[in-house]
Amino acid sequence: MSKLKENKTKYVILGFLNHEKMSGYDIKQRVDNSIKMFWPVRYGQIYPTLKKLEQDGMINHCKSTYEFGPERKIYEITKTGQAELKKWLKKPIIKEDMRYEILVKLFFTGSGEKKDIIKNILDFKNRYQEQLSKLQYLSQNLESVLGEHEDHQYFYLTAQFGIKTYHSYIEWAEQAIKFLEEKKGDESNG
Amino acid sequence: MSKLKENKTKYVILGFLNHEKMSGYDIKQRVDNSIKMFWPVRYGQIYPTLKKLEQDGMINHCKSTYEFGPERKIYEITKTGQAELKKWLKKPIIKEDMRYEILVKLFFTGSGEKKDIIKNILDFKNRYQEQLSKLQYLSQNLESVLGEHEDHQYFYLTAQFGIKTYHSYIEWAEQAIKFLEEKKGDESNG
DNA sequence: GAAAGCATGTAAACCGTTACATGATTGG
DNA sequence: CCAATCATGTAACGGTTTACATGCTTTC
Repeated sequence: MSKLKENKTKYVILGFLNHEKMSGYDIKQRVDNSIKMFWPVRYGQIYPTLKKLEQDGMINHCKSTYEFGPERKIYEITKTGQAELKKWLKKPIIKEDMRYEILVKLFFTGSGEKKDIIKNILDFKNRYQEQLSKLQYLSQNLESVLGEHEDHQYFYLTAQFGIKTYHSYIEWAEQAIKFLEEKKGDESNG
Repeated sequence: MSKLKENKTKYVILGFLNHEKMSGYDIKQRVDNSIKMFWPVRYGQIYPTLKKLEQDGMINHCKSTYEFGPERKIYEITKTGQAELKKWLKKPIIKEDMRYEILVKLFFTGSGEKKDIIKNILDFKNRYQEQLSKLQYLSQNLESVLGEHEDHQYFYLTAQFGIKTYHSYIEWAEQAIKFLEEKKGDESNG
């Protein structure tokens, strides 16, 4: 009778609200400035989840007291919500589910054309080179404030994860392209 | 008016059927022995997708002619299906969507306990060390048959991707644990 | 003859995306 | 005043997972 699929995005919301109360719009901004790369969240998910979290007594809301700007609902985490967040943080992760479309295409390239996968791998490499630059910049900034707050350590480590894996993506892409181009003449249909 | 979400698993099915005709059960076995790590597929997805692909004229089926064993439906790809597969292989990939639950937990560990995330990172590392061994074994086998068939090159490159990224996962995990344990005494609540 | 596995499939639930919709506010 | 942005939300859809269901076959 366990849940069919666990909503993990709700913990993202609880996580941000545990730091300070804010609106759904604010949460979206925070996500985009931090965990977006490994956990994107959209409005279409945030607002319904906020609604459900409130029904479940995890959060409460009140009207914004700001004089200016459109009205906002400011959400606040409850004791129940905090307990739920902490319970989740304690729980072991069974498995990550990763899906790499590029690898599926590569796997089936025998049914297609070599030049197309080379192009796709090149795009892949460029995409992650861009992401890597951003992460390296972020990482440097975090490094200089590491001692200021415990949280910075955790943010820093997530950035390190990205840097390391993106490096290996790029390295793989370069080697794969080289490998494919070397072998290009080997087939009759080259 | 474009599709809300593209079904990519159908290309997995078309991809396998383009090599040879087989049953839904066979496809599941193939997936588990090859692309499972970067594109898992379950029966609950295979059978309905086969049904839909047949309705769309991408594949046909006939009864198995084997004398023994339960009856099977043997599916065969059509010209339309082949064209569809090739069209997809030509198409550029816009973005991968990756979700790392472990990074979300790490990011919010300030609301939890350091020992819990360390445990989770350790599990993460062990998981990928196991996967890495399997991949290295597979990679060696593929290396020895690289010249035999063009396809082996592509399978080989997908394995290389796994080896590289899993290596970086493991390296990151080790460094992260070390980093967290070094800083353990820094906080008052250590 | 019972248990394990082969082989097929359906139904329900849920997550997440996309598109759509609204209205207020700020800046030019 | 018009456009952009702030801020909130809903509806529809589709992908995927899980659980359930069936019946046959092989093995012990």
